[in-house]
Amino acid sequence: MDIRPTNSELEILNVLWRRGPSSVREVHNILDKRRKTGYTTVLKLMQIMAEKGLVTRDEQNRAHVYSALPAESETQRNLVDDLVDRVFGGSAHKLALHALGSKKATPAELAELRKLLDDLEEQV
Amino acid sequence: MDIRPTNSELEILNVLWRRGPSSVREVHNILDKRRKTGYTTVLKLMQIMAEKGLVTRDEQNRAHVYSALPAESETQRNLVDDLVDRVFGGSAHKLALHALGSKKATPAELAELRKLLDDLEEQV
DNA sequence: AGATAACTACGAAAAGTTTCGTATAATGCA
DNA sequence: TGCATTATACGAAACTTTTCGTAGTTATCT
Repeated sequence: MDIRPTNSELEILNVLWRRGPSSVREVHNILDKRRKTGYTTVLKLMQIMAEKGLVTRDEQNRAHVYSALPAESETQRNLVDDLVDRVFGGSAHKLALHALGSKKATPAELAELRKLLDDLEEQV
Repeated sequence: MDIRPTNSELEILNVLWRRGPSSVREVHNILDKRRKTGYTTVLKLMQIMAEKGLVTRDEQNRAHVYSALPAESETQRNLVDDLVDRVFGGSAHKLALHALGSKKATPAELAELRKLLDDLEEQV
């Protein structure tokens, strides 16, 4: 499946990824903190996402519960690939350099990265 | 400045970054190879970009010459930040992990990353 | 029960992006 | 000179994305 959510859809997916299955109200509460937004705006978006198959919806109770499809990593990969192609001329490691340079990582995160580097170098 | 070009604008900026100052005709020739597109479509986009301040325009000669205004690296940073926020919940190192995992890097690139890691760890 | 609050459904406006046709002016060349 | 080519300007259509109001339904509370 080719999953390329819009920006607004991504914001919602992000909440679902982090919180797990959630109602519109719960998602709205979170998004509204960052940026004032109408309840029915979020509702409508989530309805559209359900139509598109970006989320599933449990209609058991009155307040429906939405879940992100189990494709988080795939979606992320698509978006990373897009960015690499469009902005970094296909060079993934340039993106990695940028990502590290822009925000400071914790020692634990650096260690994790170092481990990945070790693995990658061994493979060769 | 807050620079968040649309996809079409990015394609044009990419050409300008690579070629340097160019006429609409030159940009169109390149874009048209990858994906058939009308000349006036590209013209209009570049006119809009000039209005927005994404490019400057030299009107000396009949065929105006456009130059990318935002630095490539600055734009890259903005877009990376966006992606980190919207898709990786603010965790830059997750993006880095993804970028490395998805496409294979050369040993030289891995070495470069390792060097950056060293620097970052020293700073702490 | 009756009022209030919370929910979904849905149409449609508003805003943003992309595409292109037409008008018009400047240039090149037979 | 006159015709074909190559430019820009610009309006507007075609799409996509985002926002929100309104209507109607279900639950909750006094």
